[in-house]
Amino acid sequence: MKKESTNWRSNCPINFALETLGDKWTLLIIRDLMFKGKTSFGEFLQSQEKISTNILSARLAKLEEHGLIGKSVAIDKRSKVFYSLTSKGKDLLPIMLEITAWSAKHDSATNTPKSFLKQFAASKKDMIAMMSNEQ
Amino acid sequence: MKKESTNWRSNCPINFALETLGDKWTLLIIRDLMFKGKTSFGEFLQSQEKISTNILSARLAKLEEHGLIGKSVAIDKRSKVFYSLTSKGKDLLPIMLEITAWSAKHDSATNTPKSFLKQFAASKKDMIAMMSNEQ
DNA sequence: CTGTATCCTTAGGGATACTG
DNA sequence: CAGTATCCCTAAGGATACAG
Repeated sequence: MKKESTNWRSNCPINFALETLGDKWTLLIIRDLMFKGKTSFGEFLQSQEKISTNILSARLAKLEEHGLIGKSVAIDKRSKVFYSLTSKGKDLLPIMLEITAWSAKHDSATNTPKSFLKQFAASKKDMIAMMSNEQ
Repeated sequence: MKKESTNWRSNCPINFALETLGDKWTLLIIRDLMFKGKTSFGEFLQSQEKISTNILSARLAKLEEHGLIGKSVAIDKRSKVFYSLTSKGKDLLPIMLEITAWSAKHDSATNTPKSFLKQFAASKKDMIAMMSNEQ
């Protein structure tokens, strides 16, 4: 409803991303959708970091408002709601992979499979090919 | 002094990065250091987003504590302090570039040069080569 | 110029009860 | 199951004065 596009602190692309993703919870929801196969409110609640229902609710609403996720209701199963990444949300994949690689390199406690780093270069090549195609 | 390493909410690499970078200001300081050539307290203060002195002070301390930036004092010039990225901080470059690319793609108001996206694929290739070398 | 200190306000977040 | 609604507390943040 209210759509003043100039609520931002600046036009910097880093700041733009921060306005949407710059908090302690949003990226964890993206992670759950992107890598953990989670799609429902209840599944998000069960993640290790223990988000509370009101915060989760607010983050999901904001993500939907920003067009990163979509919402759908299954009519067959009783009132089951499914969340999914939009293409805009899926476009966060390279960011998520880079973050994972950075953390794996600099945090010994991080439980990232060794195989990830090996496969990462290959993944990057795929991403480049993908981006080159749509350009 | 206090170094309990288990203050984290989880061992997830995404969460690890969030613990350090997951707020509205930290990445902007990284940006200023990485892309804007800023090195001093006063220069950070002048950025568009208008961080206040106490917050900037706290973020710089946290970044130094986490080993992302270093601090040095010039003895010739009177009490001028210079901040710089450590190698751990510089390793954030791929993340910063991906964030910039994502924002440029999804935010029309973002003032990212068109040339950036063209050069981005080339940059990615350089990064891959770099990472392959150290593996 | 580089911060600290202080005051005050707001936003974020935990816990939990409750509703369609 | 998927949220809303409350209560309450703490952290984050803005403004600004001031100190080394």
